[in-house]
Amino acid sequence: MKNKIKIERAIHDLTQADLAEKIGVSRQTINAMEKNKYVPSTVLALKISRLFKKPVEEIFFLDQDD
Amino acid sequence: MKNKIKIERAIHDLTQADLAEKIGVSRQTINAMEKNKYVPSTVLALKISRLFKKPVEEIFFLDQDD
DNA sequence: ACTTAATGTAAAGTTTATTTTACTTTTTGT
DNA sequence: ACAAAAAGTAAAATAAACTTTACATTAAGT
Repeated sequence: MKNKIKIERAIHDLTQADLAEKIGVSRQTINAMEKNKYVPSTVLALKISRLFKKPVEEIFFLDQDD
Repeated sequence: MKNKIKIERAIHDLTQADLAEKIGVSRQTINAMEKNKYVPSTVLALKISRLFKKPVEEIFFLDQDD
């Protein structure tokens, strides 16, 4: 899976730490998500897409491995 | 988090086992998801919503605990 | 160039998702 | 009523998410 969190963060001018705090996870979790180190839970995907006011599918994408 | 997997399954006339096979998880995982025993990964949410041709947000919902 | 903020990374630990096996209960069809 | 299919459940095991701490690297501002 891939995602556009970094881009959305730039659009909204948020640091990783800002975003982490807003959705209630650690900064490293945001960093690891952006770097595709692991797949976030659906709760996180919903929170992030709600914050960025975009559908989940516009931020998170399945790829070949999935 | 809550979800409408059971309803979507009924609409598409799929058993838990059918759905499990289609998205590549065990039947118990589907059952547990329907029973809100745990939160699925975003990959599963995307696969399920793709299969049911509906946005993730129409199948999975944040609630108070989230 | 210097300082600070932001990002990247990593290891160890905890929690939670998911699997496997297996059994019970409920639903459905005849 | 009976048989078969589907759903519910549970325990043990494994994999993966997420946290915490801590440090290194990069970017940005003065």
